[in-house]
Amino acid sequence: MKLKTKGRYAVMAMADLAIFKDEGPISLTDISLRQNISLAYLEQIFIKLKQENLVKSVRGAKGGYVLESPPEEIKISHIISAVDEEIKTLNCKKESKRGCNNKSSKCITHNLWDQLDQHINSFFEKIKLQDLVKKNQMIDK
Amino acid sequence: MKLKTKGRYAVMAMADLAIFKDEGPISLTDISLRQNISLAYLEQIFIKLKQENLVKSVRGAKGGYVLESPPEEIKISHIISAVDEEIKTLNCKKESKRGCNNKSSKCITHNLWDQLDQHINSFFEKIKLQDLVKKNQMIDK
DNA sequence: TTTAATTCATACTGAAACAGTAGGATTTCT
DNA sequence: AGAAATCCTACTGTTTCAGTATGAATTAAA
Ligand code: FES
Ligand code: FES
Repeated sequence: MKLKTKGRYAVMAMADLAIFKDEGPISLTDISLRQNISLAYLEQIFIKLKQENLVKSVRGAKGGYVLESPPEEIKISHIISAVDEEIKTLNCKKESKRGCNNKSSKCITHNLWDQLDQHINSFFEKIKLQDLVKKNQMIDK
Repeated sequence: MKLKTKGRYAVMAMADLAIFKDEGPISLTDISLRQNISLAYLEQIFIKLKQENLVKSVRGAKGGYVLESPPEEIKISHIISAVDEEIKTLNCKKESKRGCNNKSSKCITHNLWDQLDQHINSFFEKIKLQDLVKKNQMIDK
């Protein structure tokens, strides 16, 4: 069970944006350098963040990205789901032959994974971007 | 973020073992048929479960596996960690150039993933094999 | 004593997913 | 005009996953 880089980077980048939110649009080049993430990869991530209205873009020179909402209103769950697809602990949905759906009823462990899913999502749900920034405000920069 | 089949199958198989625990050693063939999991794959999984003293094996014909402890004493966390390696949400340990370890200090999101890790583990920690069996005792067989 | 059923052990493999790269087009500030 | 940025999409090497495959060792039963 592991986290993918897209989710990890997205949260990092959003946190970076939150820290520098008073300095106008932040370019991905800046974020790339500060957080040590590939620029081209960040571009892909930000397209998704933009689609979810988490950030606003400013094109052209001196452009960049700005948070759409204040950091205290942005849930981590929103960021993760925007780029990292989803938490997949259940197996039964996709007609897999193995393990599940063998008897057209739910497998022994279905409820367990379902609860796990909720447990993880509730974690991301209750943490806001602001919660990350506070702790790192004085460390970074 | 997704669960791997090894962890999923291991919990399934252990639950199966718990359900039929009064019928002597249960063969992997039985589990394979009941839970619809590849036999050869189950064999690999059970070697690990055995190493962790979660099950005991009986070799030869009429052999099979038996739980080492009563279902109410077996934590899901133990099963998962026995086969599924670990929950990997942190990235900083392994000298990766990208994202973490850029400043020889922890990245902005380190604490978040660390907490997530604990959150997930505590979930597996508090659920016992018996909790799964109860709910499915009458459904299966 | 032979056969069948089982665990044990290890090596191999096809397919998919991941984590990026690459290359260019478009927009806008200076 | 030129530089700095976002935008867009296709491609790709590597690793991981999920299983196969093969054979040996052990033991109950016929
Ligand atoms: S996880 Fe839903 S049926 Fe197995
Ligand atoms: S997760 Fe530990 S430094 Fe980034």
